[in-house]
Amino acid sequence: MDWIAFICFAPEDGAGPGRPRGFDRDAAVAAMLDVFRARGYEGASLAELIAAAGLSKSSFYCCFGNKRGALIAAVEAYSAASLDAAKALAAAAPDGRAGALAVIRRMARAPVEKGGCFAINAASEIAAEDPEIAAALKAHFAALEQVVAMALNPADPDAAAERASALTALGIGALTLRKAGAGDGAAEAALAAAQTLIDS
Amino acid sequence: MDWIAFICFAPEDGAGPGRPRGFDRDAAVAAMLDVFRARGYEGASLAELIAAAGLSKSSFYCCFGNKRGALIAAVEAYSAASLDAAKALAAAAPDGRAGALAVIRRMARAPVEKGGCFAINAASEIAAEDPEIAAALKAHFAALEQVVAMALNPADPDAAAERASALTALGIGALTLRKAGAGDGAAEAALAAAQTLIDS
DNA sequence: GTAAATTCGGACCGATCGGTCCAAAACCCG
DNA sequence: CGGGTTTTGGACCGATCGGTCCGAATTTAC
Repeated sequence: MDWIAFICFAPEDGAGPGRPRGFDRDAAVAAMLDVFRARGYEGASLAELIAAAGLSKSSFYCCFGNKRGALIAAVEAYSAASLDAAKALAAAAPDGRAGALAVIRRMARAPVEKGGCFAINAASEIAAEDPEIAAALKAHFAALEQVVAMALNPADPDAAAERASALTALGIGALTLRKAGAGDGAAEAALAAAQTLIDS
Repeated sequence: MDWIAFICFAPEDGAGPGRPRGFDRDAAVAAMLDVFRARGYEGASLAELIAAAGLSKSSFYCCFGNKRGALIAAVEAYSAASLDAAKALAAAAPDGRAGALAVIRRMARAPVEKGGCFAINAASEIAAEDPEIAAALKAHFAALEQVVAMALNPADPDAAAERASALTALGIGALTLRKAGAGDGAAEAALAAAQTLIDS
């Protein structure tokens, strides 16, 4: 099957002959990300995805190859946006400890009705069955821990790596408890514990 | 549709007229639980479920009504078994603090290749969209926190409720990080933090 | 204007989805 | 044995699944 090559073109966003695409790829990814986040990978149907993104089936397959391709694009977009937000949050805090707590708090308080944290959902649903997704998620959480560690100890972030891992785990757990329907008390208790760990 | 009532009978496991069922309901639920845990709710197909449970389609629908009914049975079975195991673990520990840590450690070290913790997976995938499942999971995690709190402070478990919530969140987060492919270091760091919180 | 290049809309595909239904099988009781 | 009662196997169902394909539309280059 070598003479049947890829037909669709998309890489260069600049000019060239041919009809220009009628949608913004980033916006489409963002819309599909919302669907994946709220309904899960298996739970999100092609029909939902392309309806939310506002593109036709042809454009979808031309741009992402298949459903999994769209998921990978969504994971990458989410990871980048989420890390940027975390860095901004840490930078805006009065000091490093407050910054670390703010990052964890934001994670723990992610809106449940929108699906919570997409990275957590993806890890829970598909990381065990898809090495490529798992690799992206592993990198995401490692980078997130790095942001926290850098906030805790800018001079020597490695020294704060363990605390950063624990804080990340606390944030993940707090959000999951909220998704499970536990009252906000459990999540707040986790955040209080995070403060304790930060001060230790 | 009132004259079309439920046809199948199943409640009484004792005797009575009619052909006896050729399978053990608890074993079937356990088998389907493994499928749900490893593949998720949407990802598990009827064919997989009944193949794993070794029952026919008729028996499945007779016994559980529909796919969601099987999921609910699986959640209940998992919750009961998991809580029993946690209580046994806490009781077998030399002291309460060690017992609490053992419970959290067991959660954090759940086998990823088998799907990790089914309660976490279910919370992540469907709790937000299914109030009945959410209620069961809420009760499950509340009971789990209760076990931990009781281990930490048998005389006044309510006084340890916040620490118990935080420890539970730590265990959930540690397992999720493992599912995301993070090295065991992150999970172990979370467990070390759990020890810190227990001693605080 | 025309040819080449690319995207878009939507019909179409086989497979699989969860679910229904019924006749045969297997049991209990008399 | 025979009538009543239940379960079981499997054929069958419409809907939906993810995915393919092609002609029309829209653009650039000449």
